[in-house]
Amino acid sequence: MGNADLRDLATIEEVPWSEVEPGVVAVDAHNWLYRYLTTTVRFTNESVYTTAAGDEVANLVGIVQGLPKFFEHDLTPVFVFDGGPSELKADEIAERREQREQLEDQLEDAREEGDAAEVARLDSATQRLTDVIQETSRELLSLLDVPVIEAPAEGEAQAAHMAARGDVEYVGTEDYDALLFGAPVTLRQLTSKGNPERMDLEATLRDLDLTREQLVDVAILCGTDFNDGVRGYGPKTALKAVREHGDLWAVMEHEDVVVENADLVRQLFFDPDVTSDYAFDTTITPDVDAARAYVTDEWEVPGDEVARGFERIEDALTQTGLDDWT
DNA sequence: CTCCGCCA
DNA sequence: TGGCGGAGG
Repeated sequence: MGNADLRDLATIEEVPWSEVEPGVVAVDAHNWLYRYLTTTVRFTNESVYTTAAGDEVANLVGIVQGLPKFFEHDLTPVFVFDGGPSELKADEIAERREQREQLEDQLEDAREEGDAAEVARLDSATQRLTDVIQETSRELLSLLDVPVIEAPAEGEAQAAHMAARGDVEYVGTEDYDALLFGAPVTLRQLTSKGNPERMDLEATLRDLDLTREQLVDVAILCGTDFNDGVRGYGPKTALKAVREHGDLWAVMEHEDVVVENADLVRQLFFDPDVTSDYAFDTTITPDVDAARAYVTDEWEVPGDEVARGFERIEDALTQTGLDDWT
């Protein structure tokens, strides 16, 4: 049930860094931070990221340790933060609220059943980053001169929109949704050890011989972050059904299948709340000293873990000269 | 093929 | 989160 099915459908290949650099990457901030939060919290001693006041600022550690990877490979990150639900019509707001409540309920069920994977999935779908995490992340990124964009709603959708317009080369996220949102190229594994993974929309559509509408319909049948899949429909069956009947509506009609809120879910992918009113400067001139002071002094995060990160940031930016191009 | 549970 | 084996359709 869910996103992993898209992995089987998408055309994904591991590529050397040299094939993607240089470039600008719209990073889904929520996804990225959330990932770092969970791994940092898991593998790092609590004392490292908990302040005397009790605030957990693992996000600062994550940012300092995660950013060098971008700079060392001539990738300029643009962090896209989620916005609140806005500019939605009243009935859409109601429907969204309903959907959100459904997600919360599912989350509760998953917790009771001890379904760890499901909890993690729903957790990231429902949980908003705390205010402290949002604010401190923005502040640190700002000190490091990393561009930040505020999405009207879903960060992932906004990032895909920016990529589709050609204002950035890539969307950076571990999720597969960006494909459905129309991002031409998504990069995964940007912060892990090995090579990145490149997920290509056009190649995917060509290889599957589908339109994007049909791809989204297939995904909806399998299940997405916004809807449960139809029982019995995995990637193969869903693909076959959409090929056979043309689109989701025809599948529902001919195969006696129901997708709740099908039109809303489809609309979330094709007409998401995004903006073209943004600007960013890819010339990155960080105030590393100020950033270091912010993390180690103001938030009193102990030095060793982050010191190396800052050194790498300094080295990468002075050696490769990210600011030589725009 | 899908789903589920188990394990790394 | 992802890969794998086994049950069941």
